[in-house]
Amino acid sequence: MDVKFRKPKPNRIFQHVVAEIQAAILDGRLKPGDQLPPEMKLKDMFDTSRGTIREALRVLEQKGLIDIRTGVSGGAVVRKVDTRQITESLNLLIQAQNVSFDQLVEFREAVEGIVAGLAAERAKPENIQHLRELMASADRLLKEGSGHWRELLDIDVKLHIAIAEVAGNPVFVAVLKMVHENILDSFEWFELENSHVLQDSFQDMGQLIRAIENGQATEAGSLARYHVRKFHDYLKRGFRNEQ
Amino acid sequence: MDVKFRKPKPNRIFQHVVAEIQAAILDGRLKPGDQLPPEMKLKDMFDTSRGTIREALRVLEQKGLIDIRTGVSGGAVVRKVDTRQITESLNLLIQAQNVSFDQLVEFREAVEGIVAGLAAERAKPENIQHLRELMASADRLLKEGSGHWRELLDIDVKLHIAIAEVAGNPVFVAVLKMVHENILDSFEWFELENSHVLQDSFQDMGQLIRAIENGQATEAGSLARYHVRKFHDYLKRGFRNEQ
DNA sequence: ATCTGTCTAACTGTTTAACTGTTTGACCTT
DNA sequence: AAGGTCAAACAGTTAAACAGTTAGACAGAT
Repeated sequence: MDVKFRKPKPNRIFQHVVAEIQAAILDGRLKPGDQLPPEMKLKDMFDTSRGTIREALRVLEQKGLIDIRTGVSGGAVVRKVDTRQITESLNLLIQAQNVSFDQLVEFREAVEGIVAGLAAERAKPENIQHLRELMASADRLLKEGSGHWRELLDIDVKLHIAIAEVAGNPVFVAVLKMVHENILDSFEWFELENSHVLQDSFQDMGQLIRAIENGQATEAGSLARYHVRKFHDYLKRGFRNEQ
Repeated sequence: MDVKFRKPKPNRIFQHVVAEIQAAILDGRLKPGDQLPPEMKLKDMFDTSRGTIREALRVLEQKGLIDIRTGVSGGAVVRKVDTRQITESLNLLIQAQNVSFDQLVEFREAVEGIVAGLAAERAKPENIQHLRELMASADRLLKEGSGHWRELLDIDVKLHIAIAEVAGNPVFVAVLKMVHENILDSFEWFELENSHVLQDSFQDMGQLIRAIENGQATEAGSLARYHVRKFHDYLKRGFRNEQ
């Protein structure tokens, strides 16, 4: 017998509302920035209750398809689909699976190596310009001393993500954002104060950006991996350890 | 002035309910299979309205953290977090055309290359045994002709995931599942019938497994990348094209 | 003319109570 | 033991009301 029986479909009106609105967004009828009608209007359009509409909007919001605002001119606005949901759902998966820090670092090292190589192949002058601007910010803060470790950390992350964006593949960007969020959340970073590690780290980044600028893909990959490994060795040993 | 002002926090009770339940799941207080209290109980526990609880449950469901059932013994049950949400998130990006198929393949190629290299470094005899068993299944089906393309596709994916599991890093496993599930969903595969492509593909896999078994990390990485690229070239040109 | 303060209105966020639909399991019959 | 019926425990939906948020209009002060 070759007949397949299908699981009965769930009988939930709000899912139908989700599907309709999602389809309108994905097939281009609704574009980023477009405002959906207010809840009370949607309830009439779908001939359902306001509560059901609200539930559907919650799901669409969690899918990253809309933003919801309160107040005048409020309501649901269509969002440009971006990598945020991948990063969030990967984060949940990583947290639920108790992925070890070493495993995360291994993944990071591999991916940053690839991304740096691609960035070296694809960088345009305006990309390099942006990277240099971030580096210049970091240099200014470094000159003021390591009291600015919090901002310097932010810039470090911004640099890594910017390099991933130069590589031009959103999937790499999404996974690296996940990695960085997990790493940032995993440590108390105050020990960076009074430590040479950030100086050291930005020196590495400087070399990496030069390699990218010079189109040296293999060199950039190596430098990126070296940088990641070194930084995480510091994390393990503590920032105060001097050679 | 060194004072930083923070963006006001959204004032939504349901998000607080989401956060509390999510935290209980992620820190292990709630385990897969555990039943949450009924809505009416949760409303008392959180001292909020039933509607607000429902909205929170919608969000948790969309995050893949719970399943909700109707009827006696119904209610929200904690789910084992799996790759379903990351797959869906990536799928939305693809449908919104913010990730191209080429970008997905580029990501896949890079990651499969890394994973194959790690697997070659880490394979144990029982791992190789498992890979060989999957290959033996494929060989049997190949001998029966290409009418079994559906099962053969499944085995191909299983092989790739098994190699990732030999590499032993759950992050790589997760992202590869995400990729494979989207690739599987992106095509009508029936053209594989009457095509040599699967035979060809499993021949590549055989070589890859040998390289892994022999601990040849660089070779395994190259073979994996070559295999991915070749397969996707077939996808682009159509499976019937003969050289 | 520009800025500040106040108020209104347009929306979302939440609450409550009621009804409807789904499903499991207890119990009875064959 | 198997099948049917029914009740109860739940989720799904609805409607109406009130509370909170926010943009913009308007008036007054500088």
